[in-house]
Amino acid sequence: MDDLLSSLNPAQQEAVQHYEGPALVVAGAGSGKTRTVVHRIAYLLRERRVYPGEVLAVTFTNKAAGEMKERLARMVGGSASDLWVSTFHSAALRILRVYGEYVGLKSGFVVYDDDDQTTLLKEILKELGLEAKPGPFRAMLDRIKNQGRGLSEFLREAPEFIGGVPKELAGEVYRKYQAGMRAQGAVDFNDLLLLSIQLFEEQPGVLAKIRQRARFIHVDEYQDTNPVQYRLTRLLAGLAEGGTGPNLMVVGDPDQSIYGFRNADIHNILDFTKDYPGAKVFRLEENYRSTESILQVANAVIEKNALRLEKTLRSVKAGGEPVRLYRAPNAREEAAFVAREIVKLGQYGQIAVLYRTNAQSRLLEEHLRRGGVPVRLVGAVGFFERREVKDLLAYGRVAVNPLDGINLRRILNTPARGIGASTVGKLVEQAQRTGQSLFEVLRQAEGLLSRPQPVQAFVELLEELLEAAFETGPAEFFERVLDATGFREALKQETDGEERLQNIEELLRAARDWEEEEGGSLSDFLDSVALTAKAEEPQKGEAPPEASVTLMTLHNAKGLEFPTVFLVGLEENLLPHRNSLSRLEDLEEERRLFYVGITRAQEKLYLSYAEERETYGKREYSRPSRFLEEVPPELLKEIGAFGDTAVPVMAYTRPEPKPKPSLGEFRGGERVRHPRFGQGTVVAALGGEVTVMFPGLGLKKLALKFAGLEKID
DNA sequence: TTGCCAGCAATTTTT
DNA sequence: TTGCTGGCAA
Repeated sequence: MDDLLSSLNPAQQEAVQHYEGPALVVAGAGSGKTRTVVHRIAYLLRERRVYPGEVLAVTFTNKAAGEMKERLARMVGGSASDLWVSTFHSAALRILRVYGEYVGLKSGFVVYDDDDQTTLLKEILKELGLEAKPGPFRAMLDRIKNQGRGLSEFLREAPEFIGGVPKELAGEVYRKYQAGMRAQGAVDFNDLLLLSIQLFEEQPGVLAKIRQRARFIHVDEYQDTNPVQYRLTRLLAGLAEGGTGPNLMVVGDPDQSIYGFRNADIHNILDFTKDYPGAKVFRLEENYRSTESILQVANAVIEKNALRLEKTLRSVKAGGEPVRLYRAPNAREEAAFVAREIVKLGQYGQIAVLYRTNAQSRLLEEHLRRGGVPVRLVGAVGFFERREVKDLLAYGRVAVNPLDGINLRRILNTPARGIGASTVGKLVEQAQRTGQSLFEVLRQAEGLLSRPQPVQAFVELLEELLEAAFETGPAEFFERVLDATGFREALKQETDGEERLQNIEELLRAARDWEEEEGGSLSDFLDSVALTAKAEEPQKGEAPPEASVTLMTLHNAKGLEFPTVFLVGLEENLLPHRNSLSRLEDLEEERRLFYVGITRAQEKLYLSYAEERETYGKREYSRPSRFLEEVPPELLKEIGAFGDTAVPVMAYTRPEPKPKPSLGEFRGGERVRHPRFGQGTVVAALGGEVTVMFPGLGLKKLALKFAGLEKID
């Protein structure tokens, strides 16, 4: 069974063999973090005779959870299905679906996403006669709930005005929000965690039961936990028993903590050894991802931070091409440069362009498309967030939980059925006055409206759907909604009707797929959608994603890697962002963001900045990012506008002839260098594969994508 | 009830 | 610059 260890480096091996008690794995970027956790779990099962039903692994994203499950299945086979691998939020939801009544939840409760949350907030602001925008109040909600403190505690330290409203009144908004959520049988993402904590604190019996399913706990990306997740983890881990502390292994990298603005607290990981005395610390510092040149830049940048645990990434891939720096006269030229360079490189699927703010994507996309480069924009509007998809889903939410007033309002006149704003107003007002649910009021429309027919017809429709919700799976249910409401026909009338229709069909397909793979009720489907919202983005485009250049924010890039990375807009006020300049903690988070961007690159890294950029239609002059000055100049190679030649930067306008052959053009007879095997001669190149003769090693078939081959003359 | 236009604000956003 | 909201006219 030592195949569990033989493929690992010494530090990884030690972490994998850790048995009982708390442990912190400080896992640098590209150091084989997931691999280590997966092997550790396998090791527990095989060598320590731990039951799969006693292992919990928590991640932040569904993607990470999915990946871990998959790798575990490959590693330990069938018993993987007994392991509990999930996100914080789905774990909490699963618990609350079973024990929710202990904390006052009704059985059909729904999970509200950001959008629903904002709608409810707006409604409350209106009800209180406030003109304010919901934004600041959303932030207030998040702060109160993410920190897991009460309202009064928050108010004590809050500024006098929130969103232009005295803080006492803002507090009233919060109270109304909470009451509104409960009355509608709704919870938000934060509630999932907060109510789980409440459940555990009030019901020791339940906690004890859950703990049996979680005797060995792993928390991934621990640097991104907020105070609520911290407390939940602590509760699950329990107190030290008889010498050995809790069997809690947290994994993360303080240098990649970039969600402070979401109330993630880097101190959770920094202080782990104080919180859990006797914790063992394992450091994974060997980086398998990036070349030495790239890591040198990364290390130089991050060591300027004070809030960190000492750590230096060592590269396994020695050498590598120098990191290139390009200075553009303006943002347009920067985008043009990126596009030109990418066209030269080819292999679009291996390239990512990363930026600080979404607004930067536009110019880049424009120039790339103009150059005939297919583009994949990550993190635009998520599929489940499209209006028409949300509309259809709202029918499901209401059918499962008729108390859900927000979603009921959403579908009341969607598609239009003659229930206009004034009618809706009357109905909602009546509901507020009498304290009845909106659904209840709809049923009594006759006495309230002069022309109740449309509402009555709608109520009838709803009642049918309520029944359908019990009888059918999600796919069939949505079909019925579409048929009964004339949804498709209504969409066809709209401007983007065709596209929206396609999205509807996509939802049906997703529902059918889900029934096949997971199976379950409409309610289960809605749960899974609520917790996945952003993840799935069916790509229907000209080119498949693997042939497209990826464009995304630095935040979205965390956890990913690409052979070639362009990091653009490295300017003061952009990275670091203007709003993060005043506090040192914020500035360090910006630096980490830069660091995360750098460490995404495997082989080639381009940095760029523009001396002039239009912001909101106004021209602004910018200075290069202070982070660039932190990089020793000898680690960077400044390049001119036409690419990779040592042209003085000032000469960016001078046409530069000599195009460099792009990666991927290998021919027989050519001399190449491989990061591990050294020098060799190309024997054959076919598709994405090259066969190379290495003296002393023989013939090697290499995937171009991963090999990191370099031509030498 | 719908549709259009002026006015305004504008990081990042795993769940 | 864009994209959304609220107010008002048809």
